[in-house]
Amino acid sequence: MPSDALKTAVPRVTGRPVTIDPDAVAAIALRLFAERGYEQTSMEDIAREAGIGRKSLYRYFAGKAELVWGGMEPVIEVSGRVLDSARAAGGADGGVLAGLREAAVAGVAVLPDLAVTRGRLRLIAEHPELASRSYESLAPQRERARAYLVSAGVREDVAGYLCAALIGATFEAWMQWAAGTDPDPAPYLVAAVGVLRVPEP
Amino acid sequence: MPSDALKTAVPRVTGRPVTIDPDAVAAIALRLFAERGYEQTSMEDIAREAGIGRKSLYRYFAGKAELVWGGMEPVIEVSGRVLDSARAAGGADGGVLAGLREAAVAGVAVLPDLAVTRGRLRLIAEHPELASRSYESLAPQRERARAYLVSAGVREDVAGYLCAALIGATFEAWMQWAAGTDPDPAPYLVAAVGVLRVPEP
DNA sequence: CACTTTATGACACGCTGTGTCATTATGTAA
DNA sequence: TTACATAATGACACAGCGTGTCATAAAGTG
Repeated sequence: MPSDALKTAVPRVTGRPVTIDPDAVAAIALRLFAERGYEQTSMEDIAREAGIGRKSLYRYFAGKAELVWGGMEPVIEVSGRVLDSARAAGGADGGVLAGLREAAVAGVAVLPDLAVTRGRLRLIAEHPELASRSYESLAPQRERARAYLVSAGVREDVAGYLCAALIGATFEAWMQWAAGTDPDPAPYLVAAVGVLRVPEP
Repeated sequence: MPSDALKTAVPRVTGRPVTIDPDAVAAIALRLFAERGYEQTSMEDIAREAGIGRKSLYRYFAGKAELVWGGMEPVIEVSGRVLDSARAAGGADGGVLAGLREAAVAGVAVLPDLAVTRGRLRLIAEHPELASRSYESLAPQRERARAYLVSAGVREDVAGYLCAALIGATFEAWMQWAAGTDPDPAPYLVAAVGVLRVPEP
């Protein structure tokens, strides 16, 4: 059963209650990654340190990368919801790019601890295997942005290019923020969206 | 020893000559992937079908994904060289975006067989594991584009956003071309670069 | 007390990617 | 012919990932 199904599950009234806290497990994993390195830390190491079984670990995380990328999911989720509501509202003020910019920045607010996020992103930056996963992890955002743009009248192929460029640029923005010490990622994201334009039809 | 070292090696005058043709091996791998599926084809299957040892296979290809992505290397290489020479020439006519556009299109010319490339890209599109690798595989192009932009006077952070967006958009262009039946990828690449802009400083 | 669900533990499996090692094949140059 | 250098094989081993099954225990509900 994927972790999504667990997270979005209706609160049960029957059965043994959940005892494993995925966030706590992920935090332990991040600590081990920082201490011993990502490749040098096996899934069994993490399970042992978290005091759970290896199978239980795979129950909440589809793979090793999920332990790192999972923490970014709220950002992606919120950012996507902003796009959806903007689509429902029938376009944003200041053009479609303003809508994309607003959505990208909106994701920042849901992060409980920016320091942890910075560590997460630095880990991603250091490991090509993790950085590559941005294409998969950000796929939902890409699709929602595409739907938003198409509904706003942007030609379909152009919408595809714009979304791909958007994802690439915003990911780079997060990377640049993580590499430095600035507290607020928002200016980076705004600047990233600034390299986009909607060509004349 | 990485395959790069083998490919760029000076022609030897001594020792046993090379008998394995990497291109032929990759072609066999692509055929097997098409027949049985990517995941369902093991490295041992490929080695057996190619009539070579598994170790020899790893000698020429760092991993399974390399068998698919390897064929795109000439495109990336040529595209990067165009950027380097444009940088040496001190900027291109029509602004930096024209330089990026020209470099992206230049890569198309070196492809010996567009039909094979289309098959390759479709395989990549179907498998997230392969599509994700675009971030790694196109990294050299990203870095060369960054150097080109910075030398052209673009602010460094903006250059980063532009390059990330460029890579994302051009990859999407290749994907869209591969999904259809148009013979020429160039218009797709031109349109992809069209969503970029260099913001005013 | 049933019933439901979580979690464990053990065991097995195929595959990737890495490594070592001895051995054979095939060329060039002295 | 001989010496040398390199390519390639085959065998064997290994850690790790991710998947799967199965029986069992724990901890709550009605």
